[in-house]
Amino acid sequence: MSKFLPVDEQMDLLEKGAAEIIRVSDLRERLEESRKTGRPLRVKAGFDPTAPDLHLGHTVLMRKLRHFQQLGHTVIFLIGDFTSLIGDPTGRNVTRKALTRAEIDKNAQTYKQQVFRILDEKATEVRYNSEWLGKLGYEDTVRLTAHFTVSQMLERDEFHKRFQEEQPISLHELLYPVMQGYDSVALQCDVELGGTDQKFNLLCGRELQRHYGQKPQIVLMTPILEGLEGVQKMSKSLGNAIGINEPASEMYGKLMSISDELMWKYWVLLTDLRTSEIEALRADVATGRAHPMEVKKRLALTIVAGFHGEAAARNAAENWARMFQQKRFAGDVEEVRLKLEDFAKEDLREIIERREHFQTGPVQAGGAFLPLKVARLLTDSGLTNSNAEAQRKIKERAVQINGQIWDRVVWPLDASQLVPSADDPSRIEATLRIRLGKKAKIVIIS
RNA sequence: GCACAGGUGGCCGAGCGGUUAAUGGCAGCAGACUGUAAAUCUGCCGCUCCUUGCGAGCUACGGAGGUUCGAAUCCUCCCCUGUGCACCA
Repeated sequence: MSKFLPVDEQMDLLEKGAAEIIRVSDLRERLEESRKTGRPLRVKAGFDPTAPDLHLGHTVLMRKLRHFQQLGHTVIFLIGDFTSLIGDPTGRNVTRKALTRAEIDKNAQTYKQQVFRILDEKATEVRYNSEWLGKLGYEDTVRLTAHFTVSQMLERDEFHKRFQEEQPISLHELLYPVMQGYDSVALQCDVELGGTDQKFNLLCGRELQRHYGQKPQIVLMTPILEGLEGVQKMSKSLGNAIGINEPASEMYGKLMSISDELMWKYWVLLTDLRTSEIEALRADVATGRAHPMEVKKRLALTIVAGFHGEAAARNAAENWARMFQQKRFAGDVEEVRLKLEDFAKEDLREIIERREHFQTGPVQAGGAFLPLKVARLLTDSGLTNSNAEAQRKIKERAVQINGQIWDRVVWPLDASQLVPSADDPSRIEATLRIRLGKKAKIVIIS
């Protein structure tokens, strides 16, 4: 009895959400072989330690790695510390600037921390490609590069385009695919994973392995995940990303904001639901038996739970429903503490000193309001970036204080709301719920 | 090194001596609409201040000077980017 699952079952999981596999038949074959011999496949994916902030787009690949891991194969998490001295030309129309050693180390560290939220750390082999690439001398490098021709390299889209457009291509950039390919040789990989944009690099591995008398690795490419707006690829710099370190409610809200159509791709690439189950859901929505929003809520819940746990995800879901569906305040809106004198309209020292006055008896109309500058309130609490912006929003009637639209410059704080602080009774404080559009804060002023 | 092109608000990109924080597009923010979103429509979209007014002031078109009543726009120098050339050219 093999320790591995039947090949059909393995394939079912591995093929889910894969954009392209070169080749499917080879993969089957090699899975058969591993099942017979009991030798797990060596599965590699390389990462440039350049982007320490991982988002869901990155996790597509990680999740696929985990699938291999779950099936009992060996996953090699390769940190391209050496290759990042060059910078991957993929998806770039300009030469990437090289990183310093210190930056690389720091990034690699952050990378690992985040990656092991998805991968099983104990079952992962972490390697650095400086281990072997750093040892290659000039002679080795020459021999290595001799396996490729210039026109092969220029076939590659990015290079081809840059060549056509008379954009510069640095010589060392041509080495990138070669080095990545050599990684596969050094690690004797059975499978390499990468995004579809990595196709060229991945295929170089096959080429080189042949030259070194190894069986060419199987290449499995994962699709590029579109970001929140559903058009461009998810990327932090485009501002359409969901970071894996984001708070639960943030994640949930962002997921709910994707289009109904994009939702299906997220289901496939970011959850463990079986393909058949996803198809069933899709059919239900198409026939009107399920509401797309409900299905999307389930998606958001599933994904958020994967990162923050079931309880936090449910909590985020409830808050989201309160906030957007009932247009009310969420339960755990961020609290901000501000100092009264920073934004009150006049010097309040004296008024504060007379606070006994406020605490006793009914407040007289007229004399018992503290005029607070609303614009400062918004900016200091972080709802707006500048007072000028805050003033505009006030005029646009976009600001709500304690649930009521407030379009005036000053908010009169009823002195009766200034009460002794719970933590420190010698201080007095007042609590305001301020809202600007989708964002809200609880502001405690004291 | 030489030649050419160019550096404008988050990005792209007009303007090329004079109503003006600077056309337009994208992004962003807010409002309406909706199951959230998208789409659409509307408004906003440098900063500060107040007596919140079609208010006042300040800062902006690579940098520094200069010419002018007045410059993003003209001149000088400098810095930066890109391409080409670098035997014949």
